[in-house]
Amino acid sequence: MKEIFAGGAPPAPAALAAKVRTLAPSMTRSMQRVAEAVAGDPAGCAALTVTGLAELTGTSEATVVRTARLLGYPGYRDLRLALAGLAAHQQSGRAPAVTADIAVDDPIADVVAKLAYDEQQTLADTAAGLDTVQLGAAVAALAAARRTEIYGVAASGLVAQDLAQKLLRIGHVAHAHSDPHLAVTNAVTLRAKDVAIAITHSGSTGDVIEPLRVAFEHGATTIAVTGRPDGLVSAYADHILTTSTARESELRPAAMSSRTSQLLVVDCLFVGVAQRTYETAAPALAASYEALAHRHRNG
Amino acid sequence: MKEIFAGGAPPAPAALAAKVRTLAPSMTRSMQRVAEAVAGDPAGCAALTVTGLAELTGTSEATVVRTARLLGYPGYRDLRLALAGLAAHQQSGRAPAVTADIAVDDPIADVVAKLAYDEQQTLADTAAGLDTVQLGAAVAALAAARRTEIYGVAASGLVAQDLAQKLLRIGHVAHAHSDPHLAVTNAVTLRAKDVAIAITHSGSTGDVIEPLRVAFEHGATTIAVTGRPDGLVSAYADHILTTSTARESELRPAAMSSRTSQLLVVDCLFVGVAQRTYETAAPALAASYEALAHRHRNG
DNA sequence: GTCACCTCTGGAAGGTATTTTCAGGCCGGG
DNA sequence: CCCGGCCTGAAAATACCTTCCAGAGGTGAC
Repeated sequence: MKEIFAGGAPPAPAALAAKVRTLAPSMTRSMQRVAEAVAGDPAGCAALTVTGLAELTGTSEATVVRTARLLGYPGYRDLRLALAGLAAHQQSGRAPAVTADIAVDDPIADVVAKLAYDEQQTLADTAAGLDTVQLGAAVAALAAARRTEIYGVAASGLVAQDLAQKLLRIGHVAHAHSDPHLAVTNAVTLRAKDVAIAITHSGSTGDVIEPLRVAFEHGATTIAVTGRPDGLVSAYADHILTTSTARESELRPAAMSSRTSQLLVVDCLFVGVAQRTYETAAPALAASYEALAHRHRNG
Repeated sequence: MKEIFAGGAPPAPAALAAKVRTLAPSMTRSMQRVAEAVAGDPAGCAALTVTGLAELTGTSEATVVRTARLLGYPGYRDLRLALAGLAAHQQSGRAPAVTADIAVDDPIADVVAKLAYDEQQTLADTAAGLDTVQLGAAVAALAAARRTEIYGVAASGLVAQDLAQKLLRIGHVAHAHSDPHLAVTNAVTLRAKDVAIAITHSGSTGDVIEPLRVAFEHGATTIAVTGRPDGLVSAYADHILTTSTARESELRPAAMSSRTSQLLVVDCLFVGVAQRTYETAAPALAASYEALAHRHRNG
């Protein structure tokens, strides 16, 4: 019995097609049919059992196993695993054109992929563009603050609320305002040692700038979270945190990516404050979980 | 030779780690050990037989098979194939860069990097784990809806508001409710052709389940956006959209990544509806920009 | 505290897939 | 025409996967 060893190489990576071509001359006719099928449709063959592949190629199980051996695998089982890997690999190769804008007739799966990709991109941009010195200063101010007021309207208003919710959970006195009148009324009461945060993508939202200006003039420490650091809001901000500005399109309003960006900044502020006030933050967070437990029903 | 083709959803793509995290809470201890091993070292596990994996995890073959089933595969054999594919996949896209948890003494720059990475991961997991058929059905229901009511409390409440805001901007009648009493009162008024959406990470938030149940019983089409598709909320949902569940830590509450995940899902719903109602959505969106222009000051 | 019930779990039986064995057939050479 | 070697596939043997079942462990009710 002659054993043909296909080189001392380990099983085989993704270069299966090449290996098939190299070894084809040393194969018998039946084995060539099997090898051909395998190289031609890895994904399809990975779904077949040894019997199935034998039938497909008009050969026998024994031949399939022999072919697998010749290709360098211990048996068909391992060839099949490699085939599955190869299939996954070359599927990942054909990357969908996620860079394109979302079109009206895009299938829903593409919409998901494109949105996810864009938001990931926004996060990366934001992280890269965030000034850690400014962020550190903002965190320090927040951690030392007696109370914190956060101003934002529309989409930014939700970000403001998000931050307020989280700060409250670690025992930090914070409140979000969406009503411009109440916001100004509130800003008047601020003093030194208080912090005011304005969140506005455009940097020119009057309803948010106004309360920040008032807070600034009353001596509070002011922070602006904005996509336009050159905007009007910056005039009244001690610390400016820049969010990224992604391109928008008809079907994807700017609010979408600015929100993602703002939330990351706000999360950073939160975690930074939690770090600095860990002694009180950790128990407060635990207590808030505890307090809400009974509001969840167990099935 | 028996070939069994399951008519339902396709087994599962490369979103295995996400699926493990999503389903982990509904798993038994032994199954969790298996799932953990599988998610932690796909390549290694792909090389093991049922018996091998059972020994490695200190469980039995039966448990391994049960876990494979729970993850959506017909049996261990298919899980193993998927694992091989996943291994090949993540080898090509090298650098898994497992981020450490955020520590109390992490410098602020690390906090930014880790948070950004985690949220990106959450987005990828969510996109991979989202059932596009369910999503499509939900979009269709929304697009045809007379009006839409969205229920969510705390962090999920903000997501609910975000969706409502956006739908309103394209001329879709939508409203978000955070007050449980008002939500139930509101749900009572729903009929067929109306849509109710419940957003809850835990899937067991009574204050949100209750209005959805009422809406469901009054004949409205109901949608659940939840991280626990096996939760109580699903009992009253016509369509279930699963958000991803990321590990949380002391300094990084679950609310953070669940929010990111929920927002992506909600964005997909929005864009889907905008596509389907493009004729009215596009002008409405343009008009909303127009209407807000004067609220921005030019410097 | 005890009991009943339900769920989880692993051992072992049962089935399927893979591997090995082996005998028959094809083909070229004598 | 006969012989010998090699290829080939059927079937046995084995390994692997799946299913079934009974015991263990925990939980809630009384």
